[in-house]
Amino acid sequence: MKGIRRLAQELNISIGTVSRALNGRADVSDETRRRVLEAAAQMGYVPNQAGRSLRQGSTNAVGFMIELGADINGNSDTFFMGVFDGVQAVLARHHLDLVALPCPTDENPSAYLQRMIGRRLVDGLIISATHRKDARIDLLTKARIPFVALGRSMTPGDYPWLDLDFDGVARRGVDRLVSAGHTRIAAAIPSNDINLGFVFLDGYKAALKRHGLPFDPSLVMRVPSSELGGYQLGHDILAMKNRPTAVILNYELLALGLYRQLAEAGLQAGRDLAIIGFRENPVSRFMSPRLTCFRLSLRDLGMALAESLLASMPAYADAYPLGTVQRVWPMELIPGESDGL
Amino acid sequence: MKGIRRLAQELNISIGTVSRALNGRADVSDETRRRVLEAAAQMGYVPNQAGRSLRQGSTNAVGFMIELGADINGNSDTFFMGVFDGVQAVLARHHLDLVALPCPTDENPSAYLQRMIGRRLVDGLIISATHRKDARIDLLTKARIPFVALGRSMTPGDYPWLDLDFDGVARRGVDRLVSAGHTRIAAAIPSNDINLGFVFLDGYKAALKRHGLPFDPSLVMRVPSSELGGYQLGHDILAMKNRPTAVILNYELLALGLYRQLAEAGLQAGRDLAIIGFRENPVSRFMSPRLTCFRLSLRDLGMALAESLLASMPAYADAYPLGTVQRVWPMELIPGESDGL
DNA sequence: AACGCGGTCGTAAACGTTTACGACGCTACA
DNA sequence: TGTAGCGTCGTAAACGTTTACGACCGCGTT
Repeated sequence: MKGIRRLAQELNISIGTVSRALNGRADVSDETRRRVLEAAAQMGYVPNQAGRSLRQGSTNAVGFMIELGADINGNSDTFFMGVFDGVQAVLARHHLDLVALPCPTDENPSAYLQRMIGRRLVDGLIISATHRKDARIDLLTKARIPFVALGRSMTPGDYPWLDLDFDGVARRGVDRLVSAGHTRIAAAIPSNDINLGFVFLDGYKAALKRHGLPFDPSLVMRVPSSELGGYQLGHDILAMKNRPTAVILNYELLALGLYRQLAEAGLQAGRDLAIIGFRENPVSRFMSPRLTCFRLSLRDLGMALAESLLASMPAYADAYPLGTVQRVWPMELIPGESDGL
Repeated sequence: MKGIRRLAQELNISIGTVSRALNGRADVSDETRRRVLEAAAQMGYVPNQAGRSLRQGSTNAVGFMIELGADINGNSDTFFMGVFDGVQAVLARHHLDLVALPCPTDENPSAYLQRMIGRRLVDGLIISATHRKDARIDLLTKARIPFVALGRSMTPGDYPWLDLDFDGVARRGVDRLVSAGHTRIAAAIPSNDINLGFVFLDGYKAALKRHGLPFDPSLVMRVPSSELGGYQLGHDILAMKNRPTAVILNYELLALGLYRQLAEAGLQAGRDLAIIGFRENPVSRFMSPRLTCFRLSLRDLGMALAESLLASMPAYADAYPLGTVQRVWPMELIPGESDGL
């Protein structure tokens, strides 16, 4: 005898009553519920997830799909650890668990997602690293799986998303540099079709226009989102005949490679090239000179993601009357020395 | 009509035959199998995981438990992304999926693990950040869940584990520094009870003894495993009246904070303090001066982890006749400039 | 002709839950 | 006293698979 049956036998009551007691239903006496909970704790009973999933068609878990391979991410990985923590803080309120689903580098993200959907491993999904056109969004809407995207996209439809304020970051970066007298400001853009690059570029262009500065395509530097990409960025900048005097970045670890490239050339951030980095992180905090960059609370972002997801899950939506959230997440500028201000 | 039943109805055969055809059993004609597979692909049929789990008591998935909170990890997070990729490469051979299980910072790891075990979400587990005495090991052995630990531990029993060569890293670090004439060599040790610290310390002590150098407890610096810990380490070293001339690290991001502390004091790694870092990673590769540290292939490590796990899972053990693996993973020294050699 | 056997397939039970439904006892009220 | 209503509980079906078991057919052998 196993599972709930054993528990019921031990207490001399029916399995139905045990189940109701455990699930907090009303039609069970306080005394019985007390006995059941006590016995369950004492015997270390945990409901078999396969059984409940099969019966009620839900898994009590949500997934967070991440893509392996840093140059695809657009985010370093300390990033996800922080976000996970926030997501779980919200999920815990509903006894939901979080499973991270790492898509292998050699597998197509859509195919991977489809497999996971088929497995019915989770009731809802958070997807990240949204591409300009992202087939996963169509997949999820078609399969009617609740989801929220971390990163907006050009794929049409009114699905929920949260995105970092790439537009605002570019705008404020340009503002700050222009106010310091810079007129030739370069922008680093990811070399793949991740959507954030387009948003960032648009913000950059708009800011230039507002300041009456010309847009020079040669100042848009396409590099992979990685430390190596930053190194390459430095190389490219130094090789230009008409060098920019400043650069704004859109991936948090670019600054690291850029710093090294400058160091090898005997140059220094802030003095020889003004740099405005992207996200403040443990690494950036210990770079020298200190990087000017933008701060956000990963935990809060994670919580917001979870809340948006729950808002689109029928079983939890009433607790989160948010509608389908489409929100730009603000970031706070943290002045450093790398921009020479 | 849903699932396998719909498929069976469509083909005018019984659900039993459909199941057997899909699972590659022998007692089904080639013709029937062809028709089933074709129809399944055409109708986009994917078996319901809850159903199979319930029936056959297994989930066709393995878990990788990670702990959020960088100062607990003992590993930065680029670390796990790389390892995941290797793990999945092996798992894919058996149609097994990998789910990452992030333990929230505010939850006890053992309690979290117990919940996950109870959920029967996975058939096997990889646990990381093994502590000196790790209750999870007892939990898993008692529950008879196949697992492998990334990191050895002092918990008795002959469970499988893989561990980085902290002993060898300490030993070779000391060797190298002694050969350069250093006699006062400090060692950074994590401030929590993660087991790798003890292994590292033992290797450090043994190496000193072999070189006839005295062991000075004041040279054992306890700092959190984080960039900030490295910063604090630098502070502590600079504040000593009888400073060490060299230091060996045991966490990959310590060097970053240490570099910054030195820079603020107008000092430089390699010239004013010899530093031997731990794991080569994208960040270390772009530090200046270049960090002397140790290289390992995360992918290979992940593959070895997966193979050890499969070797301890009855259903797959015959394909991996390894016994219970207990293995130290070698690391290759990559010379840089930070040790002044 | 009787029999055995291998190949192929259908039947039905089982996995561990949840939950609709009905039964039962009790109180309160007409 | 009859009955309505409520609180509590047991019964059994259902979720979608897998698989043991047996049935059936066709063939070859004795």
